Amino acid sequence: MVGKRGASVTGVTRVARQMGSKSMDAAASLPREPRTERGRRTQRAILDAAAAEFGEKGFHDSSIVSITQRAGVALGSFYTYFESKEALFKALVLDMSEQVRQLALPIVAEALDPVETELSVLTRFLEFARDHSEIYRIIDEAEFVAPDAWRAHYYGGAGRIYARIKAAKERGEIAGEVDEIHAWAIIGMNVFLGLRYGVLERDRSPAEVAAIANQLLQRGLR
Amino acid sequence: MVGKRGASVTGVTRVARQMGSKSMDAAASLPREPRTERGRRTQRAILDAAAAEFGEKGFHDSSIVSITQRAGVALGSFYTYFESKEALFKALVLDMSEQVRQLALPIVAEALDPVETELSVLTRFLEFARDHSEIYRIIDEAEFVAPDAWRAHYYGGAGRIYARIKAAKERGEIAGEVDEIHAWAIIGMNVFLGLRYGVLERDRSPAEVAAIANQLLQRGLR
Amino acid sequence: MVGKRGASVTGVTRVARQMGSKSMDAAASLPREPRTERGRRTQRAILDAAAAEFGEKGFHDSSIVSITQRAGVALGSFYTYFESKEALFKALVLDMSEQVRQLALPIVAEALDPVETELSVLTRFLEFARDHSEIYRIIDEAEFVAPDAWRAHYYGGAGRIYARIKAAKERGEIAGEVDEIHAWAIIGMNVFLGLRYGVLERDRSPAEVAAIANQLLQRGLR
Amino acid sequence: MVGKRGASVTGVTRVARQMGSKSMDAAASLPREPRTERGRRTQRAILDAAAAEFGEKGFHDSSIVSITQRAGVALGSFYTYFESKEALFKALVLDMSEQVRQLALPIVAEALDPVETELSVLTRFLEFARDHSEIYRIIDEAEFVAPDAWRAHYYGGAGRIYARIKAAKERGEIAGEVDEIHAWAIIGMNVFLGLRYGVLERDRSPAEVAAIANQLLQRGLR
DNA sequence: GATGAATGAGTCTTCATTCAT
DNA sequence: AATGAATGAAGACTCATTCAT
Repeated sequence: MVGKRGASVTGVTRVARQMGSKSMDAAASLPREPRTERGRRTQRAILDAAAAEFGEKGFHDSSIVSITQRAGVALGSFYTYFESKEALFKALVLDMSEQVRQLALPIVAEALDPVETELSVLTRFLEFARDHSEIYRIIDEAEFVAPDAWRAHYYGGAGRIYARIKAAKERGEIAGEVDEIHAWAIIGMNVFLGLRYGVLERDRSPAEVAAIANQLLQRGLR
Repeated sequence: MVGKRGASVTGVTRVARQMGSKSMDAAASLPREPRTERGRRTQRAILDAAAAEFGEKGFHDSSIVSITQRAGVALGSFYTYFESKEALFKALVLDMSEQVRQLALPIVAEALDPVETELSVLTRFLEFARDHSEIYRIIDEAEFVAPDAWRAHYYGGAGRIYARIKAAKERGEIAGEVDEIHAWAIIGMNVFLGLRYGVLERDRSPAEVAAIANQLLQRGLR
Repeated sequence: MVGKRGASVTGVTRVARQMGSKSMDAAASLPREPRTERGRRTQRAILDAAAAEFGEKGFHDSSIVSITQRAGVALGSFYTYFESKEALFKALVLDMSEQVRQLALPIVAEALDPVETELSVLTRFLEFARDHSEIYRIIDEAEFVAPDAWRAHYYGGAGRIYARIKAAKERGEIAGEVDEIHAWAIIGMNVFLGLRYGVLERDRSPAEVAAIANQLLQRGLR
Repeated sequence: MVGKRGASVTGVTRVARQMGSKSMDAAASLPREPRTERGRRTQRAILDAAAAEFGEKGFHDSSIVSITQRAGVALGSFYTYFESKEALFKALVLDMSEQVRQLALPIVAEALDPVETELSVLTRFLEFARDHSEIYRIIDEAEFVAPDAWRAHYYGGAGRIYARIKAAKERGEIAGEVDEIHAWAIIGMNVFLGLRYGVLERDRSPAEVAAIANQLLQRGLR
């Protein structure tokens, strides 16, 4: 799945390089840009294998040997492209965080009513969670393994939700007040619904889950 | 903080023994009952040290040596009271899960309006999160280290919320439909608010956060 | 040979602790004091095995596994008593440096004529080099592996020689001027003679080598 | 500095090839003769980079990648010109040993009084040590990394000193007996003075150091 | 000749767990 | 019960060397 969007890690690299002056560490932990096509394939294979391995076993029970075996490359090749196990994990989190961010873009572009927008975003997100449960595990575990990347992911997500509802408020589409706190409430809701109905048990469809949960945004419990 | 309620682990032990037949693992991982007063103090010291250590460093970066040093006991004593590092962690999670459960009890007993109830529960929970951030880290990390205990914690929490709102619905205090999905939405909201405003940054008071977030349950975004 | 003077590493430890405030590093790299008799034996066995191993293969070709195997202890035991391979090496150098220092003490105490003194010291030193050639290799390699310890060793040695000849000069036993440079010349002489005639080839007896070399101190080449 | 005498490695190669039958190792470790001008420049760049790297970090902390990066050539190019890391080091030692040997030639040609000769040689050597301290490190470390080359260097050096003083003795310029042991004493003196006053601290001028040290050859301590 | 990706043996180091005292 | 020494499996990481392009 990571492999499907071959350019993404490179993309992340580019983005990170632009903000590279902020911290040596961050810059140092970026994946090393392959210089040949073969190199690109190897790096890709490692990333895909790592996503699967981390998703299944978690960070600490995953091992570099095992990842490289999965990827069908030599152990040493890992270090041609990544500084360390942590750096790989972080690269993966940044990559996945970006994927999650992409989910909402087309929906937001449709410029619906704010409650409708959040409904669609949630639906899309639940589908994604169901199809990419390993991503869940990885981003969640980042809280402990790559706290910076984890914070960036959630602060970013909450920030975007907040921006959306604030804009709606300004357009007069929301009557009550609007606060960052609402955004964190919504992201928490989404994350737990994704976890429960997308990852742990899939006993309800994404559409149904989203519709029922969305009632809270529509009219509260009342 | 664990230490303050000296009986809790023992309590948990008792509870768990009752359901002990379910799994060898569960039974095997229970803390070993101390037989003397001195033993009780040692076990307590280890539990407290472990809560601090796990809270600070996370499961994998915590070590048994370091925990026993913090506790001021010999390394070998650890295995007198716990089967393994995992068993200790699990005992801690069960213990903490129980503490969190206790938070809501007095509030629920007051039998308020359902939205009011959730408001109070959330306020209480945010206060707790602010004062016991290490518990957050431990319960969260349990998703990867002690998945059973983690599931038990959240299924339990969502289940209790669901029970509350279902009862309110039956009492006619809620107009719309009521679903387990709502319960998971609410717990997710609570957890993320606790994390954001209790653990990561404490820039808003528990009461304020709870009040603003509760607007969603009261009337949605509208 | 290290083992013969069972107390020496402990002795070094004690000495180093007294100057311990100078550098965290130095303090951190000290051998960990064993708390039981068994521990003392284990540490001793490791030190002896290490002296042999380093002496034979040099620092980089020696491995911790191999040292612990030689010592008949488990790999992990190494880290109970030493911080790292480097720390072990350094401990050994300090230990040996001390041994070398001890060589001269009884001779100096005899208070002979200065040239006689240096003759005796050299003789004694050559005997020692012949019997402990591994010490040579270790101290010499310290120039690259533990430069601090190495410098301390040679500055100390040269300093003591200088002190001896200066005192002799003050007693009127030396006519010409006396300089630190003379001390470094003498120590260099001794070291190379030890290496050539004690370690590399033993085709001349210590007494003979010392006697002939000492002619230089007695009357120069003339 | 190595680069300044571009022909030297090639020169060494020639010399070594003549005695090549002695050992497969020696023959095998010779630098591979470049066939084009471009190749010559590449080999030169590697040698210069290696001298700097080995001088700074020592043999084991130097790496081929790093050396080739310094040299501005590709990693693979290294193996076009050298058999192995050890072979490169050895080539360097032979090269430097030859440089050191060259130092004395013009002085010896002047045919002075023997003590005068050694004074001049030492002065020249101290100047050289001060200006080429990395050479010191490399030759010294050869004791452990390329023992053959190291022995050749010092046996050669001692042999030449011995030849000089023996000849002087035969010319009647030295009264006392003359022995190989004297030669080793002198070379040890020189080496340690070079290390102390040329490499470690440069607090005395080469001329002063040589003059004071030379008193020993002139009249001993007396 | 030059390049740099790929390889994998080799090492240090950590740490949960056991057990003799 | 308490102690802490001993154990060794496991895993991250390095780097000299090879080889296809």
